[in-house]
Amino acid sequence: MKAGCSIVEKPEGGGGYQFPDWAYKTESSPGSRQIQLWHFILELLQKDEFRHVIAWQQGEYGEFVIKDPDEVARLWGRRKCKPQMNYDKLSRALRYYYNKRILHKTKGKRFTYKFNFNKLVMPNYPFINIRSSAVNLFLQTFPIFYETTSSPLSSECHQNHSTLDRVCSERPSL
DNA sequence: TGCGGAAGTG
DNA sequence: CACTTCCGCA
Repeated sequence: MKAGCSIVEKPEGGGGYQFPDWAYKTESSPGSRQIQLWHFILELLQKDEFRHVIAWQQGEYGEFVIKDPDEVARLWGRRKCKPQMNYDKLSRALRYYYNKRILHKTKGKRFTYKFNFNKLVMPNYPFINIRSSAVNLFLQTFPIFYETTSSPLSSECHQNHSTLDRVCSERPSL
């Protein structure tokens, strides 16, 4: 028996939302998709009960510290039904994000990584308009990202629609 | 601690 | 494709 290992996990409903729907699935392949590691990290980061396990680094926007690597690995392993998961393996997965430009390491600071959130939202979800719906909901949920997304993005996308279209339709090999 | 190659999985 | 597993190297 694999207790607590369902195939797809939607955040338990109730009062508040957890995360916009579009963040859980890739544009193609509707319905069920396995959770991505960066979704999971974001999910933990969002919840107060994991404050002592993983948390945002105040000061540097998008930067987070894994305070308890073993626990994060354990939780990740439980979610993916991979009981043998450990921080060594999890961190390898995080390192693959460097080339994908989703994350990078904050050198010198132990267990500290930083989201390249501006490079994350737009290439992955080009249908999102900066000024509307889903992304606004997202930015309300994670005001921390407003800083990182707005500045580098507006410098690229601010000018006119064609620029925006070009930048946002550029879909690197993600 | 952190890195990245290499092979393997579903 | 997004990891997982394993490992030698620094």
